Amino acid sequence: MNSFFLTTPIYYVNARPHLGHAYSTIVADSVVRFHKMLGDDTFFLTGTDEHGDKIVQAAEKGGRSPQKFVDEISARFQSLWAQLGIANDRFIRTTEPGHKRVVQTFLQRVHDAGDIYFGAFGGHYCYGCERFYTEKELENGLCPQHRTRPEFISEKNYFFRMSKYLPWLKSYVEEHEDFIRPRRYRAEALAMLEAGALEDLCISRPKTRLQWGIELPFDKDYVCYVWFDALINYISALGWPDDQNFARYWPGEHLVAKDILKPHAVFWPAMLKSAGLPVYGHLNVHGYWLVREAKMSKTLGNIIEPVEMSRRFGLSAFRYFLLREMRFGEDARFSEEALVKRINADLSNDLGNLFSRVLSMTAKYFGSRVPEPSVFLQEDEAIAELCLHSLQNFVRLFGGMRFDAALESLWETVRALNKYVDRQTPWMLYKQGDTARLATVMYVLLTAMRKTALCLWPIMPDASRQMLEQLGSPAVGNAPPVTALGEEGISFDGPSPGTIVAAASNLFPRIEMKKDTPQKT
RNA sequence: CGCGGGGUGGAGCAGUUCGGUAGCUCGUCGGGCUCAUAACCCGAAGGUCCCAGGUUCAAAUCCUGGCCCCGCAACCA
Repeated sequence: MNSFFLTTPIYYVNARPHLGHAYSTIVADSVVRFHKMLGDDTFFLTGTDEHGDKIVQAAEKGGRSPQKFVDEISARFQSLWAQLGIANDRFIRTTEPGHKRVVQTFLQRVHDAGDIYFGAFGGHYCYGCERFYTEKELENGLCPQHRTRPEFISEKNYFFRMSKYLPWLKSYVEEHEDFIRPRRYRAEALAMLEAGALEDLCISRPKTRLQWGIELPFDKDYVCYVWFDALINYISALGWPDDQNFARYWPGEHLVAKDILKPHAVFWPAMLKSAGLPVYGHLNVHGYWLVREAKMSKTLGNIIEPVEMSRRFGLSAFRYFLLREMRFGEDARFSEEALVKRINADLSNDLGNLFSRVLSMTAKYFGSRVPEPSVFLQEDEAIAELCLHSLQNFVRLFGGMRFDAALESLWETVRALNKYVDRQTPWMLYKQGDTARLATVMYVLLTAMRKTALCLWPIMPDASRQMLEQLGSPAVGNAPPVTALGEEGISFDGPSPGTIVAAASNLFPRIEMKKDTPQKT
């Protein structure tokens, strides 16, 4: 049995969750579910990143203690995932005592390896922003935010000897084609390493400036830099170094958005190497959802609330849209109009209507029992072959993070089934009393529909379960409906004749678009 | 010359690795069917594949130059 460990980023809790967080987590959930259907031993991790300057600031703004503040926001994330059908195995918070201990163990190990040194660091510090700026970032020597002159502060800090591992990392990335994927981000990462301009990483903050962090094990006057702390969650959640889960699931894969490529593609592998641990298997990087041609931002007022979307349009439909519409890795545009279009075209018209028409015919012609098929004609063989072929493609593409193409492949079958119905004209066969032929046609349809419903479970667990139930093979609880999806693409085996199926179906009701206000004449 | 990505019928995209009839979804128009969620099926119109050169029997695809758009630029998750 293969093990499969996947993580989302741990989300920084300085603000409420939005569509971007939802996308990352829904993709991860779907991928893990997919691996469950392949029979893998899976572990799915998500959580929240709760240390650092910004948290303290945000907490103060809300008139709360940092701890109270992070408790609130973290809880908000956890409740969001429950509402979006996310089945994570573990939710980690970087403020957990267990995580803190692991970070300290890790730091000590890197320190013992001689990869941490104490050095001076100077920079332009803006008190308004509470951060350092580099020469380049300043505009005419002024803070770009506050238009004030920053103060040059020099302080002593601890540095991680990251530069030592960069040549190794560069050749590792070069030798492992899909270590970072899709390709464009691999190129981006190589460019970062190419430059040779990456310096050692400052991993400490003096407590005089910041207390909200994990204390360095070798100097209690400093806390750990948030990224160094945060990245370690991926192994602290597995109980490294002692817990058997680490041996069982590491190395795993990470899923992140393109904005945090550098920490994951550069810092983290270097950290792992320094600590003497194997690097992760893959870094999967996705793009942004743009809303009205722009990045989501509070100032633009174009934040999309995932819960509202799933409540209005249905969780399954919402999840389907996110995976189908975005080409993994690229940016995509989000709009309600596009969402409604997808729901109506793909889910209502193609898939939902297929279920509706086939089940109602099965009710009318065979009393809602799966009929015993007769001889397959050439057109039946053709559709069976197409179905198996598209299922195989689905598995291949989905496994390679090509969700849009995987679903498109599946829809080739869905559309072909609608054509098949029109071409075979079951209603004519019924009138002509050709029961044997009619039975075969309906059997072919029900079989192909079941295969399709199975494939959809990772993306739309609820809808998939509903479809399977209507087809007379209800799934048990939250378990995947099959655990050997690959084998489903080998033979065109259907439900046993006699199985009772639903008499009607209305899986995805059409959504009527609001018409523009009609012009009064 | 900081780095990376992109510019394909009205809209959104695939195709570019390894040149060879320009494909898909939506939209529009015409037709068909009646099992179905005003759905489904068939057909049609619509493209200088950013521009200019070059290589080639042949270029959306390779090469050179240019224009435009987007993201990232080093203690910002």
